[in-house]
Amino acid sequence: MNPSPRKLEIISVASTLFKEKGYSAVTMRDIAKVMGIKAASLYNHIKNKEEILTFIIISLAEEFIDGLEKIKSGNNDCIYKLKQIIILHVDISSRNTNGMASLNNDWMHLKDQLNHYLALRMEYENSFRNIISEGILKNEIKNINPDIMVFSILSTLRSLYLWVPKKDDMEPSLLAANLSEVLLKGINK
Amino acid sequence: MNPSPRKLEIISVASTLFKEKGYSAVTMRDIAKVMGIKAASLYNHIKNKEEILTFIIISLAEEFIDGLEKIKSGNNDCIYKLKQIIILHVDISSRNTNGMASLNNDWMHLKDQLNHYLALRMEYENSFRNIISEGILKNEIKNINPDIMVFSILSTLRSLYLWVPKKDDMEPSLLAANLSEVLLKGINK
DNA sequence: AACGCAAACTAACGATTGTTAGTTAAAATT
DNA sequence: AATTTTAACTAACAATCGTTAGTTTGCGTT
Repeated sequence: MNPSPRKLEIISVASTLFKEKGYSAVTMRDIAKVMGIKAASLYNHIKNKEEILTFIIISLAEEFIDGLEKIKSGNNDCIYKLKQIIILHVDISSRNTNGMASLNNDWMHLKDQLNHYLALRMEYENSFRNIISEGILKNEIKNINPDIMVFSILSTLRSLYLWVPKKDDMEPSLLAANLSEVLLKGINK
Repeated sequence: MNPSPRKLEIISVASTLFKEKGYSAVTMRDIAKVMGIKAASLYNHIKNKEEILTFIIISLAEEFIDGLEKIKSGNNDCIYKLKQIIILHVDISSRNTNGMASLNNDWMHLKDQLNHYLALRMEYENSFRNIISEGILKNEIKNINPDIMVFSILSTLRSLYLWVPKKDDMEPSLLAANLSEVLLKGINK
């Protein structure tokens, strides 16, 4: 039973508002007004407000997990894998600039699925760190604290949703290429 | 007329809660409960909820502006200036991990001071970009789209508040040094 | 001892919140 | 044509929101 088109429409509208003001500051009446209907009518399509947030966050989180799984399974060197991760983030973030705001900022308002989300996030970060650590062992990556490298790269990638809409003239592939250069080789000449 | 100790206490408690759940999800009763008093009593010390948020955000924003101003005025090369900016962020973020959450995520809930905040942010980002652009001209920095470099570095620095508390065993100066290495010269060996 | 004040309190306000119940009108299915 | 389903509606609910008014308490100063 996948979501009806109307339900997806509500989720899309909600995502936009959640990005603007955050989940807690957006009311069901706000969402309804943009949809052109009354707040009570939303409940013909969704269970409650929380379900909207859960759908946005969990589906994105799973998309990241699936993408990273494919990258890990490929038999490539670590630098190549990191470039693929960058492409993954640019791709998902470009297609979901609104939803990414909730994933980054509103996950703590999950209830039923909070632990599931936290588990997925930990799994993702661990896999990321493993790729870095393997790169250090194989002498592809500098021998610096891997946590700092994970944090640094991931912080940039997680902020893409804020930045992509301001540069919508830029090809995702070009953005990913430039980001790879900056993140992997630095800016110093 | 600077804030009384009790007022600063309220602001500190509020910052902690704002980081956990975001400004909109925190009620005056939440703040009061942690303070061990009733919500109405808060109003002996503060004008309203908005004033708390405004204080947190504007004082931090001005601290960044002041810090950057000093860095700009120094007669140093661009790479050195960037290293100083990294130190500035590590320093402020380490001393204000809670407040930085509001600065990053709750600025849109400002009212009176929203335009002031936006002006400060634009000023900061422009100065940052100018340093990068000057570095490109002087051949100290690679000739890549400066916006991408600003975005990449600033995203990492803006996320420090999330990461510093998890690594409170690490000296700020060591963290800044490692970050400089990663952000300026990359991770690729 | 009397006073002034800071900082807490109780009680309540109007507004807004997410949500439910019951109804209606149109569209889809039989 | 009759019936079921979908998706909107109005009305209202209990709960909670930020905030105000008026009161009480205890401490420092006169």
